[in-house]
Amino acid sequence: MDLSEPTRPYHHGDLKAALVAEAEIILERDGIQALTLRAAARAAGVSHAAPANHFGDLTGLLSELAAVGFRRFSAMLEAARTSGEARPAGAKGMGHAYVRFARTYPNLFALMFRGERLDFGRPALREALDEAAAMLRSGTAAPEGRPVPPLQAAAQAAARWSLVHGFAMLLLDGRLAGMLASLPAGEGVDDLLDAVLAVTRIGD
Amino acid sequence: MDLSEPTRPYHHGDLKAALVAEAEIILERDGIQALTLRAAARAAGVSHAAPANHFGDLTGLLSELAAVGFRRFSAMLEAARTSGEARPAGAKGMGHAYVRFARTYPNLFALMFRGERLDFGRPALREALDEAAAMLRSGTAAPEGRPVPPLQAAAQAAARWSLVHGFAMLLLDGRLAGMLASLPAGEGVDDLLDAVLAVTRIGD
DNA sequence: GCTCTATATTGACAGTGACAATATTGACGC
DNA sequence: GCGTCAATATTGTCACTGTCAATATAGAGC
Repeated sequence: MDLSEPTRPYHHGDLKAALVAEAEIILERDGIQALTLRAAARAAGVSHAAPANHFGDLTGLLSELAAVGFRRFSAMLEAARTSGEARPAGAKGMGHAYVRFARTYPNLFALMFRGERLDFGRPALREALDEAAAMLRSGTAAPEGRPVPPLQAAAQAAARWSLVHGFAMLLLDGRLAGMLASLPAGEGVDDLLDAVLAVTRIGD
Repeated sequence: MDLSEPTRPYHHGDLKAALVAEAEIILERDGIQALTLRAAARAAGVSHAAPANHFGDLTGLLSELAAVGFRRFSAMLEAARTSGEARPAGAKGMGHAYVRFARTYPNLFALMFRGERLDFGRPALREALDEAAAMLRSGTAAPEGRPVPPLQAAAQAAARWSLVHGFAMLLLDGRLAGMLASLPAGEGVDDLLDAVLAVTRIGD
């Protein structure tokens, strides 16, 4: 009789996807410093060197994970842009979606915008990034009819992106905690963001 | 005769400052991942465990280095706020100083705003941070006379900080490269930032 | 069924943070 | 001058990591 564990097959079957999935769990639960090739391998139940076959090195794994993040990011922005039911549509709705993504997946968001650990040469990441960039552009498109000088158009787009991105980054890093505490009772992050978008005329 | 190197004293004398100085060199030259306790010790010519006496762990060293960064940051912002010679003073000048600091010390700036690696319980870091926060507040103070609702005041401050911080972050990560390339010949980062501050009425 | 190749394992190596044990030195009281 | 103590630095060690080489296994196509 065989008392040993039911032997898992030598080949996993879909190890790449499994590793990326485990990597995201580790990332959000334990932080970026705990996301190692060996930790992902352990979580997936394979040997420590198995991930190298699919990602090469740690940068490869992080890049694939970032690609997953950018695809999800695009989907959330797209949903915000088209359906303006609960939230206002357009640039304002996308701003809220941007910050909501960052708050929902804080560590993933940080990884996505930490270029030093990513390899943009990877096709999966490049494609996901291009898709997200197109999505962002669609939210900052210049209104038709009136031609706008290139500098003004670029400034409008850069301002919207910078404002929302900076808000998300400062919020995640706890830098806005004091400001939020000084708000009237009942007012929270969403209200502050609303007001921020209003004073900078981002919704126009 | 003694052919050996002139023996360095057993005690360094000012190892803490030397380690922080070497750490900054390593950080800006080789990146954050190359900044290790042992690398700093090697650069300072001491044993691998010597830094522990002054910083405890790696987080301690990074926090002290971040504190140095915040003090320098405050000084640059202060200079921009008071002397509006080459650059406009006030919020607009401070915005430019903010981005200039980030471009001058990109890796240090990234470290300063990566809270996960820092220990804000360290007095040096906390004090430097408080000083920088006060400096930033001075640039976003509400105009006197007319009382402003708390949400609007907070939004004004958060908007200015978010805008400039996001611009710096996206710029350092190369995310604005495409936008900058699309600018008319002769226009650069400073011009784009000027236009960004203008369209959001930050200079008001 | 045979071969080729993708996939996974084992084993090794250098580098790292952290800790314990030890050595050296300077400060301070006498 | 001298003795004691605390601060500072060294050596040695451990577990963990990324990466590589060598090897084992199994699936795909013929």
